[in-house]
Amino acid sequence: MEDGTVERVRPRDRILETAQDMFHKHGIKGVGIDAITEAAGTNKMTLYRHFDSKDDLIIQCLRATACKAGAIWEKFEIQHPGDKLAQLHAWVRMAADCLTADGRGCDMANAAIELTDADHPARRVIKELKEAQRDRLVTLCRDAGIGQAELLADTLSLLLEGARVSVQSVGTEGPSAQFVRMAEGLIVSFRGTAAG
Amino acid sequence: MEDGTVERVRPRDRILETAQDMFHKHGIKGVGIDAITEAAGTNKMTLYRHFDSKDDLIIQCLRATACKAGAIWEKFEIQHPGDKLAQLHAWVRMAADCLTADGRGCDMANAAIELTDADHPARRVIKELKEAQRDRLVTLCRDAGIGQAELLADTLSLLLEGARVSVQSVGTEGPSAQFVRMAEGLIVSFRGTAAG
DNA sequence: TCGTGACGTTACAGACCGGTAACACCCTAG
DNA sequence: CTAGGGTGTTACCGGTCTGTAACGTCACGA
Repeated sequence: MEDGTVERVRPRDRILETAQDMFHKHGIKGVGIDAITEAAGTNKMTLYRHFDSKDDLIIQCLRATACKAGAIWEKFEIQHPGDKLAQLHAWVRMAADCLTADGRGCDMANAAIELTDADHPARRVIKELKEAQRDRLVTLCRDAGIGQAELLADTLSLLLEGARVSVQSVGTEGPSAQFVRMAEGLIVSFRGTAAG
Repeated sequence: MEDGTVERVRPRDRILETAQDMFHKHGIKGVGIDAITEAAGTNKMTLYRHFDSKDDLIIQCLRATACKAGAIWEKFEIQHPGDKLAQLHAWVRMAADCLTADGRGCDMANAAIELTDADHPARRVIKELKEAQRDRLVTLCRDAGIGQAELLADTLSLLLEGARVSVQSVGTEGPSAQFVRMAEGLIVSFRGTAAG
């Protein structure tokens, strides 16, 4: 009877989940520790027993969010096993869904903009996670038989990044509305010049 | 003798200039009124005699920055009078210079990310100014004889927007390093399908 | 039963924030 | 000379922020 019982979610996990959500919605500097603990149904002391500081909490949130995003890639492989080109198109569809789902962009990009101090500890993590994302997209493009895989991956990355920012400036009816057409057009264009 | 004399820069203009610079460098929420007034060589009371609130100051800063950016377009027309295609390439070069110049992106996009409240008065202004920028680029593309002018303009917009964000996440050596190649390739590609 | 560790509560420190009141100053126009 | 507007100075208000101290409480395991 040790497992399968109630086993409520531990305060640390509730804090992490709540903080991710609130940082995402209201920005890092727009959310205070008190608001997070209250929304998580706990208190400030418990938070500071699990996280060294707000900066530490920010970093753990970014890592957790990136981990969730990483799970999506496994879903692509499951949905289209072996078919890398189909996975690339699935990536485009997923990206488009992200654009219309909520008006807030990428947590890491948003954090990079908010945390202007070049020495902020979260900046290392942001760069590291963003580079990992880029590597994954480059690998997918290469495995899909794209000739200039790096260039296509970088172009798609910038398009998505820009679209997620554009949504926050002018809404979903702005330039980002054409994201799928742009991305699909690029893939077609790059496949035309593919070597394999 | 009423003009041509010394006529020091008025406090209001010094505040506006200083606030633009500090908001750009440290973000809106990262700069307080006291810091601005001190850097501008004045004081808080004078600031509040010229601006209703910090939000008002933010809006005036965004308008002033957009006004400066608008002056660049006139420079394009002067440098390449009548040659719209050359002006479009000049736009690409200008954009690339912005990327490498300073690691902080577009003030309006950054503000949109920082000011998460949907009702914030600055959001109206951001949207309005961003749409004006878009219209100008669309017009330039159309006048340059591009067939799908809107699509090219939107694609270039998203690419630049994304590049300016990417610089803040992973630096100038990341995906944004390929911006010029992407943009030029797109222009060539769209000219291939042009009607005129 | 006892003790240990995780968690909750209250209070507080120290700093910063946006914004205002009251008053002194100085330049200039009339 | 004088009046007035723009400016500077000081002090202050109420609120919020991160982070800490001290103390209770409760469950669980030996």
